[in-house]
Amino acid sequence: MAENLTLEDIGRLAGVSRSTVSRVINGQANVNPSVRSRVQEVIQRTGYTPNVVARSLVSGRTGVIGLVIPSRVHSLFEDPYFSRLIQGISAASNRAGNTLSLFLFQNEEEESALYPRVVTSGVLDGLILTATRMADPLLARMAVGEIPLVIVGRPDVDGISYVDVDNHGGAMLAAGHLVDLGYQRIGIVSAPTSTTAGVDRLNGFVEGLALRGMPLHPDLRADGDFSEESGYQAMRRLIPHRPDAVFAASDTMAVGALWALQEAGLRVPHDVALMGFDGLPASEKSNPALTTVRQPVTDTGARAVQMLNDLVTGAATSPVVEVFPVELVVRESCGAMLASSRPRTD
Amino acid sequence: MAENLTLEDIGRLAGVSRSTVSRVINGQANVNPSVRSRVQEVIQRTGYTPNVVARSLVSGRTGVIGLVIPSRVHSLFEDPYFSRLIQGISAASNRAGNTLSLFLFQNEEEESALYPRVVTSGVLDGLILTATRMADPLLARMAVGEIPLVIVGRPDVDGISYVDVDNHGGAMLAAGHLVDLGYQRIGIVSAPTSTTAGVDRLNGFVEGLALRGMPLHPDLRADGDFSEESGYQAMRRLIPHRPDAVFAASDTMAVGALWALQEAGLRVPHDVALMGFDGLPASEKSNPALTTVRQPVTDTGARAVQMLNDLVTGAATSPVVEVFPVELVVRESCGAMLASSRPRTD
DNA sequence: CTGAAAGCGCTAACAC
DNA sequence: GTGTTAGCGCTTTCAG
Repeated sequence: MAENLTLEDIGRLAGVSRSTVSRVINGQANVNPSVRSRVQEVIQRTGYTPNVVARSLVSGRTGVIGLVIPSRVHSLFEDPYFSRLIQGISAASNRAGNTLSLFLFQNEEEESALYPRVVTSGVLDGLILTATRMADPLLARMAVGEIPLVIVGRPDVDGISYVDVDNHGGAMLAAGHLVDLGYQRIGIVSAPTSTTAGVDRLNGFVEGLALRGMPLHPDLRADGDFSEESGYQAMRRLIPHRPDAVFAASDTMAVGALWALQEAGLRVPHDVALMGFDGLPASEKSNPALTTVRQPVTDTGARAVQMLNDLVTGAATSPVVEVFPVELVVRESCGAMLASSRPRTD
Repeated sequence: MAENLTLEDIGRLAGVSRSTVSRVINGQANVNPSVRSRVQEVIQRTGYTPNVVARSLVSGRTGVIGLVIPSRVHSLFEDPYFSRLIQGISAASNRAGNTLSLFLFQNEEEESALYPRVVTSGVLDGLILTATRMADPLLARMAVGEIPLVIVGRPDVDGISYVDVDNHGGAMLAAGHLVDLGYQRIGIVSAPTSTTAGVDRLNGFVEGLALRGMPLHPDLRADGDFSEESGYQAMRRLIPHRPDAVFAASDTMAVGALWALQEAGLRVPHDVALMGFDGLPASEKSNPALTTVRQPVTDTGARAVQMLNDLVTGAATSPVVEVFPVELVVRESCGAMLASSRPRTD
């Protein structure tokens, strides 16, 4: 189990040169079978593992990809969405043979102090950036760098590779579902318009409503920040305006909104219908179970890793974009399961 | 902003040798001030950053530390506790100039396939392991390796460095609080005894009760697995036995337990008192706000990073241990704020 | 104070 | 098929 063995050591032990050992390790063709197996035996016996650092120095690649989550998103990081995204990215990264480094920047200073070091140090083959803000300063900086970059979530500038889900279409779906169910006073707890996801979900929802001749009344829009607490507060602001259905732009906010409704003695879906977005486990376990729009979080993360590796190897070139479809998940919170009778028309 | 510059390039630009440039970069003494500033100017102007990989090859250190979270803890990962721990470790790691790599193992196969590569590849200076299980196979493997290792949470074997919080003492505090408040039928929603934290909190609680001549009745113990759902289920099992106070071994489980209580029409703290453990934000925002035992999650993570770096540099040697104190946080859920009258004696 | 030279462990021509 | 050689970009003796 001793470490610190080198190619040279293995060579000596197997009676061959270091090049031959290198060849068998890298599975190259031109090696005599008997020599190959002898070398493999020694490697096996000694537990030798190639020194990745030395290998990187010559190959110019490290196999390390960075996941950066910029500052001011700490409430976001507490959103289970992020846990799942990180899990998805981690799993894909493991599968692809990458090592994942995590860069959580707590504030602007840390961001500007650390970022250059991170990107120019040569340790990273590429970067995945998530939770981008509109006009993200980090993104501006990154775009000029020569390190391969993939964004999770649509960035607000062109020419960058990204993977996203169809937020716009999903929100339209939500609007359509609520209108089809006969609701009249439909509101939204929106996500911050400082994020593209927030913008896309809001616009999609408005468009979905408009398509059915039902403009969104300004009183029936309250903005949240993706946190449960903000969903609660936003719903409290909405309640006085007597919505009969509300679309929350994230499941986490929907859960907060549900509290507010319950606190006000309003039953879901009987008095007010409620929808979420994300399809997180929490939406299923809430009471009543939330109707929501499910997005493939894990797939998104996996695709980002794959896309990045393609960029790194040159299998793909600069801006490649993929948008995953989303899916309406009808559960109890909108009354779709109830008889066709509408609970309340106000 | 061009990259790929080498020490040699900078040397040429500044009219000195690469050794001299290396000296100024590493802040060594023997450099003529004028030469030093000339070199610094060139570095500034070109935006040169040393190639970390090359540097690592000679120094034998990479500055990368790994955080490994073993398999079967996915529900755990959804616990906000983990998000906070990761944030704490990340922040400390940034501060210390380390790069943090994340290893989330999804299952045993991934664990055994990836782990050897991770630890012997030479990329990691050291490892932080968290969410260890009793008789953790990963830990057994790690102990034999020569890579510096720090555990977050008490391991069930000796001779390993770790940082923990006083789970035992905290649970005793909880028991004492409940007894002092006059409760008679005190129960526990425990954490899995396959974890040392679960064991320590359970034992501490039992001991705290026993100390006051009040053994824990077997009917009043239900086991959870740290998830909200499990807290809910455990409490449902407890309710028929009519506890008048329940200590949940984590805030997340306490929130689940709260649902079960509410669903059963029991008021907290009027009908049943409820306590948590962790001091997560969720405990404060629940209704009623949870009395809990706060542990310094961020400090724990920071100390783990520092301890690991000490081990790596040799500033400390093998088993160093630190246990942080915890603190009782009295809020509304146990009725401590109410008049001295006891709500119900059954 | 500064430069030349060796070498970290590996890969990749290039010979034989 | 296999060994020899030359680096990858850096740090570090060792001379001067």
